Amino acid sequence: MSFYLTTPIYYVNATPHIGHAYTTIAADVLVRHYRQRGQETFFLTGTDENASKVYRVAEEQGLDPKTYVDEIVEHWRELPRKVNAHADFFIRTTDEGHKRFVQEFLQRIYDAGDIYQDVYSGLYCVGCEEFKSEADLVDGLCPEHGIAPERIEEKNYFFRLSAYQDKLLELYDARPDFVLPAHRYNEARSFIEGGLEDFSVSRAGQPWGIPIPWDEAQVTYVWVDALINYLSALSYARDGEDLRGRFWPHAHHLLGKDILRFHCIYWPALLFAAGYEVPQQLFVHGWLLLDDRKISKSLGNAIDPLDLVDVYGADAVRFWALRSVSFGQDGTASLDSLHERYERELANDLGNLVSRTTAMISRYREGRVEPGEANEELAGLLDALRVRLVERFDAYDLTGALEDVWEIVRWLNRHVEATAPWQLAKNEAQATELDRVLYDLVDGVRAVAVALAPYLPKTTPLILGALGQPLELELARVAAGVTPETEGIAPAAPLFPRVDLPTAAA
RNA sequence: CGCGGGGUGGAGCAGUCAGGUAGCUCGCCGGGCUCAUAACCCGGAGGUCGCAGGUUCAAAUCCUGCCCCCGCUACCA
Repeated sequence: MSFYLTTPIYYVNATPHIGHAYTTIAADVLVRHYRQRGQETFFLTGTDENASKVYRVAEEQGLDPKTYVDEIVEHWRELPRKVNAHADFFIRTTDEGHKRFVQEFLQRIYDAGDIYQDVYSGLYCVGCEEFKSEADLVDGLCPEHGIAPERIEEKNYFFRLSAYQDKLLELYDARPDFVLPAHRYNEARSFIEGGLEDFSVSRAGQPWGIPIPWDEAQVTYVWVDALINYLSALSYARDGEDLRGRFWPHAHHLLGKDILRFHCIYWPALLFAAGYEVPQQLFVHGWLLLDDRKISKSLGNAIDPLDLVDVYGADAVRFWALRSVSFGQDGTASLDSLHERYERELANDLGNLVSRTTAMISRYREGRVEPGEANEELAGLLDALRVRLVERFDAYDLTGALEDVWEIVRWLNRHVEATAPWQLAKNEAQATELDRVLYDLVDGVRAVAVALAPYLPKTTPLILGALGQPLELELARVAAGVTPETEGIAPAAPLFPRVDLPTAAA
């Protein structure tokens, strides 16, 4: 079984912010988890570069559009790096491979008879890159961008979306988990039930974009071009290899709620028309909102949590983003909450657990532990955790999975108190008992480190290293009794050192 | 009839799909421990789960109606 995960491709002309990072982080965590399960994974992200606005801005700056996007795409390549996300391929819709594929894709739909020519007259907002109905406007202006849409009348090619209404409903009925969470499924389904209208897949008179193969005077509507990236990337990401056989249709698309309609309705319909299978699943997540965004705005020099990667590290930002707000729902978090999570949970709960564990082993046993009689309770907890993690990730419950792991972290801290190794160490008659407790701690912390590997890719190796354990991250190692006899465990350096609270005005 | 999200102890949330002792983190009060990054552990106070009906042996959870808050207005996942 293979697992292919995508983020939306980011609109290259925007500025990367915490929202983009949120999606990228979640995607990376998911992919790392499935890799732990031994599945073959492919993780795609990239940029959407064919919007007409790109051409305009480039022109304003006196640049050739390609030169312009080549320059700004670097900000976007930086985003995954910054949060330590490792995509297998970074697609740009200006890639030759993508262009070629889009043209083939459209030709297939055209040949199948689902694209026809018509004259379109409508109000087009260049900001949104889409036509607006009168009802969408507020005082004649685009509510999104506050600008007057332009009346455009042009010869366009239309996709027969209306012809796919029944087929889409069949799809939704047959696969109730096609779109998650359930309320998003309902939203998409009711939109389909409400009736679908054909939409234009081309734009006339624009020099920037992917030419319509049978009419080079027009370019592909940027949203259509963008959606196809999920499939096109597989065709050319690896030289001389077509990955479609391995990864399509095992695709899972991660997306924000604002682009639900394109992904949940247009995209499967386009795939039907072109003769492809539809993706396996779409997960629509909510917004990670900052409750101090107004303050930041008034200061004019907002600290973006992305900048805090430099202060707290990528792991802490990843942890905070997924722990603070239930993944799938909207929620607010603040910069203070990042500091709080870092200090309370990462430093105090986890970091300190590693410190006390290694310190005691070093002090009482010269850094040596070995397996003894099994701790049934710990074994039971870890077995349950391993099963639970699979359930949680299958349901995209990245927040719940983290809570499950944290229960073990807290259990281990309680275990230290309950067994009081410092007392056992005073009495030679309790040497065996002390050995068992110290082994359980190493074993438990090791298992926790493996379980946290998707979230804390930098910290996990540090923990395993401090415990003298190999960097083996298979999910099966979230289990008790796996740790072999180990020597040379020394007191670990703090994993999450204290950080001065940064100020928003800094 | 605009769309969507939400109202659970002081704060932030989970639990609602598959009804059955109201849970977590923080804060507050008190206690314990001393291995550890002044970290850790235990106990306590504090909630009629927005309101009103209904279904049920049983409702935060299902049904009906109502009230209130938030986003849709800079960027956008």
